[in-house]
Amino acid sequence: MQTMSHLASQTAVNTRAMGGFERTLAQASLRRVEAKEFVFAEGDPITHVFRVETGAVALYKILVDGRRQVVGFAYPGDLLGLGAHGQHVMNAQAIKPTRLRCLAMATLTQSAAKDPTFGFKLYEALGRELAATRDLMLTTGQRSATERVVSFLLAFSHRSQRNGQNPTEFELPMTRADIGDFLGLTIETVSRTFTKLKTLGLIELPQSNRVKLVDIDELESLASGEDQEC
Amino acid sequence: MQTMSHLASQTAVNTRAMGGFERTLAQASLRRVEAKEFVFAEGDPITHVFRVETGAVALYKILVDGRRQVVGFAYPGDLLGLGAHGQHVMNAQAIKPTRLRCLAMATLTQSAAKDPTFGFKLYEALGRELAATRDLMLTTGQRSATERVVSFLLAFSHRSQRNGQNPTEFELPMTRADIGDFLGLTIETVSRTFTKLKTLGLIELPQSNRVKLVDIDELESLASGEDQEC
DNA sequence: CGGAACATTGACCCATGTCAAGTGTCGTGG
DNA sequence: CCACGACACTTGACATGGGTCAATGTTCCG
Repeated sequence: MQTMSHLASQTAVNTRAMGGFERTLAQASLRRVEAKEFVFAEGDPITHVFRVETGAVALYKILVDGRRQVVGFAYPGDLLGLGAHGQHVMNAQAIKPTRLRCLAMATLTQSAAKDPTFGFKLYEALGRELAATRDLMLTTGQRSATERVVSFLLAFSHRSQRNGQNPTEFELPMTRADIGDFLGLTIETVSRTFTKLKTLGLIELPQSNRVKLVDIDELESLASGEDQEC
Repeated sequence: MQTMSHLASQTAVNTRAMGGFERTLAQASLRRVEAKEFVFAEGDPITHVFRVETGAVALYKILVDGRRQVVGFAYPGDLLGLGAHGQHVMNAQAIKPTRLRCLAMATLTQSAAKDPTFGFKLYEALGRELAATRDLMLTTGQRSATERVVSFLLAFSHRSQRNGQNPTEFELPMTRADIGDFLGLTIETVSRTFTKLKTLGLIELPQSNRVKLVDIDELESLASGEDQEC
C-alpha cells in the first residue's frame, strides 16, 4: 500500500530524511517543559518551531463550551508548530517532562529563501502530516469505539516498532481523557473498551497505562478496514 | 480570530495569492469530466496537479468494508492532488460536470527548484489545507448531528460570500450521502436534521438541494463553539 | 409512461454518553 | 510509617442520539 502514515503515527512532522535540517537543529537551543506545561497556546504569536527530543506533547483545540479535540501527539523526533502562520491555532501541552529543540521562525524562512529544495521539503513534511490527520478523520468519523481504540493501540505499536522499541508492550504517556478526546470518545468508553479487550484476552494491562498486546492478529482484524502500512 | 479556514471552506488548496502559479496554470491544458467521473483514484500514480475551473469534486477515502469518509469538496479555484507523493491516497470524483486545469508534476517540481519561494508557497498552501482538515476533525469528533449539519451549511454560506455569491441561498452540489460521509452521519440523519431545521424555521428547502438560510444568528448559535472566521 | 436515483419519514434498537459511586495509586505532611 | 487528599481509572445503572431497516415520496430522464 502507498499510505505513508498511520493513525497517530505522524501527527507531528518527523525530521528523518530532512537533510540540512538536522544540522541546523543540532545547534538550536534546548528547552525543558514539565508535564502539563504548555509549549505554546492558541493565539500565541508563532516565534519558533520545536522538535521533541524526549517526552511527549499533546496537540489540541478547544471549543468555547469546553469540549476538546486532541489532534495528535508529538513524540521524540516530531516537529511542532509547522503549518500555521502568524499565530498558533492550537495548544501544545506536554503530557510528561519533555525536552525540545527550539528553532526560530526567522531561521526557517531564511533557509527556505536560500535553499530552493528546503521549502519543498517542508511541503513534503506537511503532506505526511496531512495524510495522518486524514487517517485520523477516517477513524473518528467512521469507526466504532472498539475499532478506534484498537486502531490507536496498533498505531502506537507500529510507532514503537519503527523506533526500535518493543511493539507488543509499551507505556502510554497520555491519560484516558487524552485518548478519549483524540478518538472522539468519553473517558468511560475508553476505559470500558480497554476492559473488554482485556476480558477477551487480546491485551493485558499490568498497570493502567502499560499495555501488552497479546493477540495482534485478532486485534488487526478488529480494526477492520484499516489502511495498512506497507 | 486567527483561524484562516473554516469547516469545508478550504478542503482543497486555493490558488489566490500564489503568484507565478496563476501564470503557469493559465496555459495548462484543460480537461472536462462528467458528474461521477473520477479525476484520479487511490493508488493512481501522481502525474498532475489539477485546479478546478468550474464544477465540484468530492475527495474521499474508502475502508475495505465499504464505509466512506469524504475529506473535502473542491470548488472552482481549489487545487487537487497536492500533498501526496508517488501515488494518490484518495479518490477525487466529480459531483457535477467539471472543468479542470492540468499541471504536470514535473513542471511543479521544476518551478520549486528554480524559485526558492515557490516551495515555501506550496508549504503555506498545505498549511491552510491542514488547518481546514483539523477543523473538520473537531466537528466530526466533538459535535452533535445538528451542530455538524449547521456548521456545514454556514461554512458553505461563508464560501459563497467569499466568492461574491449569495450567502443566504445556494445550491448544494453534493448528495445527502456525500454530506453524511463528510460529517460522519447517515443519509437519514442528514435528512432528518434538514427537516428539523426547516420545521424550526431556520432554513427553507425550495428544492432538496437548494437551501435558504433564514435565521443566520440562530444558526450560528446552534453551531455552538464554532471557531469563528475573522 | 416507467424506472432509477435520490430524499423523506417512521418504528425500533443499540452503542455510547451521562451521572454516580467506588477503587486504586501516588505524593505530601504529620 | 500511616493518614490524607488529589487524581486517574473503573464499574454500574440508566437515558438517548443517531443508526438500521423498511416503506413511501419525489424528481428526472430515457
